[in-house]
Amino acid sequence: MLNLLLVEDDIDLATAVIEYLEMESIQCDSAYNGLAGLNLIENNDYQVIILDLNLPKMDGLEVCKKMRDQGNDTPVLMLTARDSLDDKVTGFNAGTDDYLVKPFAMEELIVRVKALSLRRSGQLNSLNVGDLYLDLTQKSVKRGDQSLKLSPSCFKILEILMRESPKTVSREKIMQGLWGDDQPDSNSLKVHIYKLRKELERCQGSCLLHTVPGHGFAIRD
Amino acid sequence: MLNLLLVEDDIDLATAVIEYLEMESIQCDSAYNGLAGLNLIENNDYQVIILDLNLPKMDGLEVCKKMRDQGNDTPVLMLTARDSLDDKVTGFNAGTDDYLVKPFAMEELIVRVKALSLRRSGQLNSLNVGDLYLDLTQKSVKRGDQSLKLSPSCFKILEILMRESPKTVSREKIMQGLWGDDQPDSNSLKVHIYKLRKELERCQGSCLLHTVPGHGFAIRD
DNA sequence: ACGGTTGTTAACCCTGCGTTTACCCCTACC
DNA sequence: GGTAGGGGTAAACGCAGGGTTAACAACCGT
Repeated sequence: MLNLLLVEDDIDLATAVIEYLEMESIQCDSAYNGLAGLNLIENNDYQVIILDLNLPKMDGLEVCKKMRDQGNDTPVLMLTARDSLDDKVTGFNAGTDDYLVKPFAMEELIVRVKALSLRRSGQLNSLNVGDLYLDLTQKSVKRGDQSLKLSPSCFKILEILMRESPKTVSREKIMQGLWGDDQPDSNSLKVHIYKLRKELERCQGSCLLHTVPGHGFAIRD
Repeated sequence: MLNLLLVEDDIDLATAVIEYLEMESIQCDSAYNGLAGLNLIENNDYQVIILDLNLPKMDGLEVCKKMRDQGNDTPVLMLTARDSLDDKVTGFNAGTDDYLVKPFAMEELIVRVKALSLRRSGQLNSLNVGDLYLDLTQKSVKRGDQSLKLSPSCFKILEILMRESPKTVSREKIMQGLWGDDQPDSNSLKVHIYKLRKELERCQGSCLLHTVPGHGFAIRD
């Protein structure tokens, strides 16, 4: 059912993981260095890929980046011995979907792997409304096949609106999602909405982003 | 006030739950297998549905999935004997909104049921009278399939009237709902009613908005 | 250090909403 | 027939809310 790839150079760890995954009846290929892993990735279709960060030949980030550059959007779970936030950021930048710090509990790994596979197969990581597509893993947005360039805040706002679509979302809710509890006090939201709308309208078509006076905003046809 | 459905094959548990819910003055239908449950779901409008995971005829996940496929988005609380995270993940994928692991405390159940019903009232809620539909989540109003453009106040008034329909609502009550305690002193309400009525009549048909001299207003055929 | 990007703020415009005022109509009651 | 009151209609007007723009600060990678 679930078909995944594990790229890990620590043989003991690798065999332990494979064993455990098999108990959960998860089919599992494996490689012991980055290059071999990338090779397998290019020639197979996995539902989830587990990458160690430090690998011989080519490290995990490199592998991830390369496969993303090739248009492969299979969810990647990164294993890392180092705990620093620096790494996490770098990881997410390279297109990683989740990470796990060694040492970890096998149960934890299983849960995350399943979550990732669901995210992919379900539509949790790609929202769409009309001809608008938002990919949460790639952090990219497309209108038809034209891709939009959005700032992080605009992206976040769009994500919130699309998650709730076609509901109208109140200003308060959007602000809560954007800034949490300490919110800027001026019309920052207005400006972001304006920019978002402008970018949405750039590739002409229905505007999609509606304002419902007195209530909030909504994304719908 | 709260109207829910319990689908549970363990008769002892079911009666206990029903009894407890009734103490909380929660109206409760029940079924003892999945198929019967689904039938009730299709023919009634519940605010919350409690599903056991393991049911004769059709299991809880199946029931949930089927109703979702039919476009029913009533909140579902899943009861499960198994505690594994595996089930939880699967459950959420099928469209479950919450789960509870047996055995559970009745208080816990009540709390969750109430939370779910609240969540919904902020969710699907769409009122309708005749060919008039008001969507509380979208903040939109339709007559047939023509959509109406209403100012926030008119919308609010319509909402109040539709909630009480077909009862006649007094001026005082409407004003209370609109402005709370500090109300404008002139015939502002008259004007709003006028505008609301005009917009309702714009797409011809029965006016729906009736004035009951000396008493107030009402929405009905 | 620099340029580009992003987020925040302030200032401005303008539409349209809400309120008010005025006036009309109809009915009931004197 | 006159009058008062409840309700409907129309227009006037102030103002809030939303849209738009530009300036500036913070941040990032180079």
